[in-house]
Amino acid sequence: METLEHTFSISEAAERTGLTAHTLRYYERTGLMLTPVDRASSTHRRFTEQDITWVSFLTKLRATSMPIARIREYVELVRDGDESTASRLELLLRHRITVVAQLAEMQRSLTAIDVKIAIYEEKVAHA
Amino acid sequence: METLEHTFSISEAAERTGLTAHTLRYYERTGLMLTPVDRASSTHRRFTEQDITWVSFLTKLRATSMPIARIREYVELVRDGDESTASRLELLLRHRITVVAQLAEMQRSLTAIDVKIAIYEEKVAHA
DNA sequence: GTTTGACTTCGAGTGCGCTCGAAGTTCTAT
DNA sequence: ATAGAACTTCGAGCGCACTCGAAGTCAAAC
Repeated sequence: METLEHTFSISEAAERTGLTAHTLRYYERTGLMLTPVDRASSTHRRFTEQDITWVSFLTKLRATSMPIARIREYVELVRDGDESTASRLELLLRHRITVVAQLAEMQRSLTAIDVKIAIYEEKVAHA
Repeated sequence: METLEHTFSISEAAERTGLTAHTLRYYERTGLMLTPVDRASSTHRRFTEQDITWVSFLTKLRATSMPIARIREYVELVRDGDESTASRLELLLRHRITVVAQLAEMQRSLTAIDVKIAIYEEKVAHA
């Protein structure tokens, strides 16, 4: 049995993912999609729900500063199927460490900024 | 009364701030120092404790993705002295909002990545 | 006083991730 | 059938924040 699928034009996909159509084409051409996006009865792209879900996950990787090249490696592992599960896990665990570090650094920086803010607030209050 | 000050060469300053000498020169030339760095009895820079402290704060702003141009605005306000306190406070408060948003987005992204990790761990465990 | 290594300025180059524009094609609505 | 909007590919361009190299100057150690 086949799921009845709604597909999306590139502009609809852009809207749903928060990326631009330009960026979606760039991601495809730079090898970040699991498979080339379907071209239904025309040259125009049709994004499936799975495509959208995938791109959404890509944006999580990007939002945590994973470089495009690393994402490409990850994509290639996914294409390899089940045999690459352990490698994918390792890649994501490694990445996780950097994300936690980024969060910690940003949190520390925020604290330093908050100290300045408190000083300025004090000054302004006594002006 | 004057504080007896230890000063630092550019390579010492680099070591202390975690930046490269190249970057320190770049920051100075692009207008991010409060005043030009002293050149003691030569053309060579001598960084004071205050310089180091200042650069350290700059790195907090950079670590939270404040663009160089915005930092420059902030620096100019600091140079204006006390009359700019309110403006500086406002600038930092605005920035704070973006930092909190960044933290939230990164945290959400991490959660999504953790979901994948959990799936892979499950798979690997049952292999 | 000479060597060695750190420093100087300057402008150009790099890497990343988009971002854009041109020129042409296809879909949708009338 | 046709107008207009949305899409296509392609390669070039951009913005940001460094990063580097060349060519020369200076200083600390011997």
